Amino acid sequence: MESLVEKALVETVFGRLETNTRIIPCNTHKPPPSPGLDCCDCEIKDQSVCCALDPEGLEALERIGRTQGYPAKSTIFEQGREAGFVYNLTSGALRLSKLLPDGRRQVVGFAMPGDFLGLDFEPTHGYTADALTPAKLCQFSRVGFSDMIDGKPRLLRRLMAMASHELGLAQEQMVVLGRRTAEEKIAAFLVGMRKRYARINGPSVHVPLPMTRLDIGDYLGLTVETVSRMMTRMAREKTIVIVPDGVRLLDLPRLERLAEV
Amino acid sequence: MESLVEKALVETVFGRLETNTRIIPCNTHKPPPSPGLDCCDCEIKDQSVCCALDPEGLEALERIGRTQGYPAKSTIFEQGREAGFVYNLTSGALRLSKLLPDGRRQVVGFAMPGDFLGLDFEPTHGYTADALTPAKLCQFSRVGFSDMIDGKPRLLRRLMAMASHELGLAQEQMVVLGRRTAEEKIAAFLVGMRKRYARINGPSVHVPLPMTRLDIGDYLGLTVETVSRMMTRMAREKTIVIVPDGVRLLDLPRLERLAEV
DNA sequence: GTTTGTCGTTGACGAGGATCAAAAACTTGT
DNA sequence: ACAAGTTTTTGATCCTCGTCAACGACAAAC
Repeated sequence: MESLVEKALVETVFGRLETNTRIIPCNTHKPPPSPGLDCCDCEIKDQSVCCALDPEGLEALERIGRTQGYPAKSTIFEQGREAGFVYNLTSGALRLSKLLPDGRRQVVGFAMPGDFLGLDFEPTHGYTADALTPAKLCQFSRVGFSDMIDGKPRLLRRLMAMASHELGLAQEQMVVLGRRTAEEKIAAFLVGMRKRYARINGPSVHVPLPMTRLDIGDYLGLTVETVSRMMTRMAREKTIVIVPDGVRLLDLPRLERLAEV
Repeated sequence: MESLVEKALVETVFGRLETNTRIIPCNTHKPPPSPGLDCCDCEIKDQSVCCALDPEGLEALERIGRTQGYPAKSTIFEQGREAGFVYNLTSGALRLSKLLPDGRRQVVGFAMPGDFLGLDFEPTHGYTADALTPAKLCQFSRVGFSDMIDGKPRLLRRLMAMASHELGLAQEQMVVLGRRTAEEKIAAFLVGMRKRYARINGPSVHVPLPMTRLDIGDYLGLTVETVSRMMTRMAREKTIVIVPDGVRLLDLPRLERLAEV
């Protein structure tokens, strides 16, 4: 019954979309920590690393990994701590952030179902990962996963492609952080989030925002107040509508013009 | 004799360091385009992708690549154009930048000897690469290189490690762009440049800056004027000394405190 | 030498976003 | 339903950094 609560919460965050019921974690009914995996039934196996594997590969993966559920606001791992595992997010949303000694924070990204954590094969984590919603992750020991890579060149190429893609996104974000106004930053963020949900749920003007205004500010190099003001202004100008769990993009062309490459 | 001129310019940029003569391109005396490579003689073979290859691998690499010289201010490739090649920088320095439609620019990085360009295996280039100094690059056709990767898993792992490293740096830069003051940005930049030169020439308080103030501003999300003012102020406060081709870091501890993670 | 162009520096001024403060709206637990 | 905590919004004020303008230093071209 705990899983029912979680499912409800997940639906609150991702829900009200065309096909929200698609977002269902792998082993819904097993209590965490649930041993082993069931990759074949995984909802997002076609979108994540796993799609680079043949059936035997999937079996091998199942053997070295396990599914783990995390409640909202819990921490999956912390910046600076030893990185013993790599993860594959199957449901929910995460905040990835770096903290400065004086408390300033930079959110370096938000993870969505299908995203892989730990592409940086460094001994310690470069950022902290927190669950914004109840989340499910497939967890693999770093060494086991590393060994497996050696026997599966396709998997490595897939990881390489994902890392390259991430790098490209990071460079895009540099442009946003370095050379865009507050209004453009918000526009770029909303358009970007829409695009990410489109990959999972199909395109929609309804964009759920599981993170707080503070998180958005820390992602865009702005304060909460500026984020709030800009979004209120956009709502006043009928560019967006603010709804309980996110926004609806009314004037998408205008937003895309603002966010333009 | 053209190569002598180039060597002189290279020395101006990297020079006056402990062991500047180490920075000598592969095929110094052959006029560009020089056919083939001479990887075994390459100055930076231990720092770049190539170090993942055995002697036969190096030979294979030599066959599919060629060295190419570029004068200062020339463009190696342009954002948006088809990416037919990948490159390995063997000498000189490059500016990697993204241009917005309205002329605003974000420099996403500076390439130094040993750096690999084209880790993003996308069909078009995500940024423009310009030579800040006369530069030499090993150039490989994308398809040839891709084919070669399939036979050399160690090479792929090496590339993966480099991509991961780049991703980490990009995330660091996000913190700098999003959450740091002008003064801290300059400090982080100078300390970072020093660190990169240290890998090539060994540690030194003398940090050559082959890029203009405008380039630095576009890298840090600042204007030329702010960069100039901050550097002048740091010089007035005896934190740095501005020299013709760069800076000397007088109060490194102070700079590192400002740039602190 | 003069010219021309690029680059760096400096000053005056203004605007965009940060900061401070407080209220309103929403959650969560009891 | 009520209380406590969190998140969002709004207003007033401040300040860092961007903008505009001008000048000096330097290098290359003639």
